[in-house]
Amino acid sequence: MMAASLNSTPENNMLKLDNQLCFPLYAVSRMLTKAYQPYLLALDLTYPQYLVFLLLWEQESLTVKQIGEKLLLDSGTLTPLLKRMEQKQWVSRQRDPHDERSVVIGLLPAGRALQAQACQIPEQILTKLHMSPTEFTALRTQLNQLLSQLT
Amino acid sequence: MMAASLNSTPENNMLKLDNQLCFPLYAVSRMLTKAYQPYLLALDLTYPQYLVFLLLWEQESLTVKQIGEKLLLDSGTLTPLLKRMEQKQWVSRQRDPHDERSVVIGLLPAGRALQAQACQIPEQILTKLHMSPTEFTALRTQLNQLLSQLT
DNA sequence: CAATGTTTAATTGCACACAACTAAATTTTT
DNA sequence: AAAAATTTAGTTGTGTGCAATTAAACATTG
Repeated sequence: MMAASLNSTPENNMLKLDNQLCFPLYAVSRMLTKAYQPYLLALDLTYPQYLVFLLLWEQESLTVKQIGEKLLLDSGTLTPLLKRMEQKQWVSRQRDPHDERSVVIGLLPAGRALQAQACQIPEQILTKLHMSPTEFTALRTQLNQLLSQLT
Repeated sequence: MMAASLNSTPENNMLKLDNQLCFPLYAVSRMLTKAYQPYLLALDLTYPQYLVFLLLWEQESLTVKQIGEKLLLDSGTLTPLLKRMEQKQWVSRQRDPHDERSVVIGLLPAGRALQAQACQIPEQILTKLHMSPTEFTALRTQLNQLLSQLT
């Protein structure tokens, strides 16, 4: 009886903002990006550019395609973003001689130098979140599971 | 000894993409928006426009400021978005006679009619997530807590 | 090896996000 | 009430995101 009434009216609870999962995800994502802002601004970085650096600091050289696969971004987003990073002399962009279709993004000295300044950012963000390491890991795990469902 | 070494090297684990909370949040948020895409496209809606409707379907009339407070968006985002929704005859935009600074957004019949078509979207998304109601609620609660920390 | 199909970036166009600024209306203070 | 401060949208400019298209390079197939 009650189960049937869950969707019996157009104005059912499912459409209330407070009952959505999508909204807090959307909002937390943007607010967390904003929390990074002051630290990234000091390095003249945007948030997606910071994510590209997280990859390049682990592996100095990646193709646009590899970056796109890891960050789930396509060339329409990455090409202009990487061109801006190239203008700032942070990365190099050159065709792979073995496969001219690919563009290899390489970390330049100025880009490598940013790592030393960025390495304290995660801890400072973590402080803002007021989360225990347990909560942090649990939430990350849940989100990663959800991510694998959605990709 | 070990504790000190956690940050002793620039190439520490904190800067690895896999250890970040920010990336899965950012990625899940975008992928979830993409999951809504086919349903929203059928209604000629974008995702943020859908969020505005979630509010207006609960309360037929809201000022730009009230919408901004609930969705955590400013007028730079909302003004053009709401103008597009006005062009489609979904909402009205008019100055509040009692306070000419405010612009009241009102739900028009065409906008109200969309609710009937949208009311099945949440369930269909929920199916895609493969989450139990318990997991769903727990994640939503955690995200809402995080959101309150970040605002 | 020529034709076809696939892969990879780049380009184009649209819609957010958001910082910074402007301008009008309202409120508060003097 | 006049001046100053605040509130509220709108505007401008930059940087994503992403769908759709294009073009070049490579791979596959007959």
